[in-house]
Amino acid sequence: MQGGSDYKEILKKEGLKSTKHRNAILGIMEEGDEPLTAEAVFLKLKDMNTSISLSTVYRILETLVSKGVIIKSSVTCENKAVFEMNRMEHKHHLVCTGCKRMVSVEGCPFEEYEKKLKGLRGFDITGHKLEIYGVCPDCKR
Amino acid sequence: MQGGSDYKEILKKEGLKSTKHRNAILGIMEEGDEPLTAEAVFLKLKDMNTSISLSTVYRILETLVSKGVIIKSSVTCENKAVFEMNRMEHKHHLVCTGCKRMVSVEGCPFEEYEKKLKGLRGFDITGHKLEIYGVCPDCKR
DNA sequence: AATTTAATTGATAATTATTATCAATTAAAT
DNA sequence: ATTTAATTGATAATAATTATCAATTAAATT
Ligand SMILES: [Mn+2]
Ligand SMILES: [Mn+2]
Ligand SMILES: [Zn+2]
Ligand SMILES: [Zn+2]
Repeated sequence: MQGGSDYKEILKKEGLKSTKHRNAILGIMEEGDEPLTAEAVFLKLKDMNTSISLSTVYRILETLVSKGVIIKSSVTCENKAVFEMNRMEHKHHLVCTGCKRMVSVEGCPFEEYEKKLKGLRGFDITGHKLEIYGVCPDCKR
Repeated sequence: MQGGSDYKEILKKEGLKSTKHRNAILGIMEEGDEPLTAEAVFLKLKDMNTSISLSTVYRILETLVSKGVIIKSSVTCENKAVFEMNRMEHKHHLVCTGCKRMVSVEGCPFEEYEKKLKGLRGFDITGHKLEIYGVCPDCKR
């Protein structure tokens, strides 16, 4: 983590103090392409010899979610939330039913349908989430 | 709950004993059109003056899920699972972001896309789940 | 109908992810 | 350097779900 506070601008823009931990977490989130659990982030920090409390990891992630910098999501049948950098692109998730690994996929087949849904059952539609399930190459042996 | 054991056949087919509680729970699931939490099922049983332990409700629901009689699902941002009768139809859920009420919608806009996904990133695609978010009529005030 | 046996149940403890609390620390403004 | 409010760590609390185990009961057998 040479550099130390590469995210000072982002944090300042959101009215958050620039701290070692926030910068480290943003670094981890930025480089990773797979969504991570809070615990996974915690363990990565440990590997980097960064001492931090798990509750602080949760707190920082939740703070960044509330600012829209990070996206929180969860998969059916899993009881932990995952976090990833908000790259401002509409995306969905492909989940391995074996190891629960989750990868992001671009694209959405849903645009026309969502228009058809306008007013479905009196709801105002505001968004959607698509999870695609499968078996990853590793789990196929 | 006149009748008492209307689901004896289903239960026998699955190798499960026909008990008052299992029949009562299947009755609740059959008549309801909205997915229910374990606790909601528990409370409905209380209303019917049926004494049961919450852990038994969880156990029975989970047993019926393992037999494919009931479907368990959960919504992102909610931390409780919901259960509904498996009516063997491909469906999705429409969730109110206000009150978290969940209604089922038929239809799927996803068929062509799923074919395109065959082999996506080396995964074997086995299924998908679509959640549609919106604001229900009640929550619109 | 009585007996046997394995499944089911209730009560409760344990688990797990997440959130709340609060005193101590620290970033940033002055 | 001082002040002040935000952040942090350690820990307790919460909430949904799961595990445990003795007591009960459905169904098979006699
Ligand atoms: Mn989409
Ligand atoms: Mn579908
Ligand atoms: Zn896998
Ligand atoms: Zn609503």
